[in-house]
Amino acid sequence: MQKNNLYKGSLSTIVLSLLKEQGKMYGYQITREVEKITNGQLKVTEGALYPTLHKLEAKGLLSVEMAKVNNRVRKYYFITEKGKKETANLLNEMKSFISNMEVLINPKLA
Amino acid sequence: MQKNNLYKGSLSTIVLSLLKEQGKMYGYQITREVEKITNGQLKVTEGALYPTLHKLEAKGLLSVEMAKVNNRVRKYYFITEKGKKETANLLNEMKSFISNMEVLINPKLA
DNA sequence: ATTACATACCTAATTTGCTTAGGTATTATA
DNA sequence: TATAATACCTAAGCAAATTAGGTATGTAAT
Repeated sequence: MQKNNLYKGSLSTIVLSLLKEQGKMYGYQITREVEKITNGQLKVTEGALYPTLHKLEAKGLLSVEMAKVNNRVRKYYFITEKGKKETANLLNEMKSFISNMEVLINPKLA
Repeated sequence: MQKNNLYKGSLSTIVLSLLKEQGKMYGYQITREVEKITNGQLKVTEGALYPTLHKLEAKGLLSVEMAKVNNRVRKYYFITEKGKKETANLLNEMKSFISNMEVLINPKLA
């Protein structure tokens, strides 16, 4: 996703969070959207993204809908009911991670 | 470090940040301190910590000082000059990661 | 007309950072 | 005298990336 390996472990959370906000998205669109939102700072590589989408689908957290646009296939992903619960859990874990990291790196907050 | 795999990739940053604040620390002390600072939410496992300390030392970012306290050996680690620069870089990357994650998961900030 | 880039999907080998599960040894506590 | 705490360590395995490919269509540039 970057040279920076802090993002390791965060991809599922990013994907589910985006889908929660946007309803449905296809893989390529996710890569563009993340880059846009982070002002080009974070680039989700396809080699990381597609296996993650497949894994989330296999776990029953995402469902797929095929679409043909301009003679090209798109696979739209959206969150299932089961996925909604897991998304909430992952977002809570992310918030907890962020606050823990903030006290760890900022002595004033300790 | 936890069931949560968001922490993957953050251990070097945590260690260097603590050493920057506290001057010198030994491994076991780092595990206690992290647990204390995060109110027991984050437990750094020794299987993760010691190899990381050795790696940071091998990279020249940390130096070691042996001490014998109560007939037990302690290895105090402290940041080298080279390590100070890398610590600053890693802390900047962490801050950037946090702000990127915040806009990604919080639609209001986008 | 052809090259190059953008769109849109994919996989497989390798690397990396951690977990899990051990190990040694001393001191303090129940 | 057994257990927990202190204090160090390693090695096998797992999981999530990276790296480096692949296929195919549409669009813009030379």
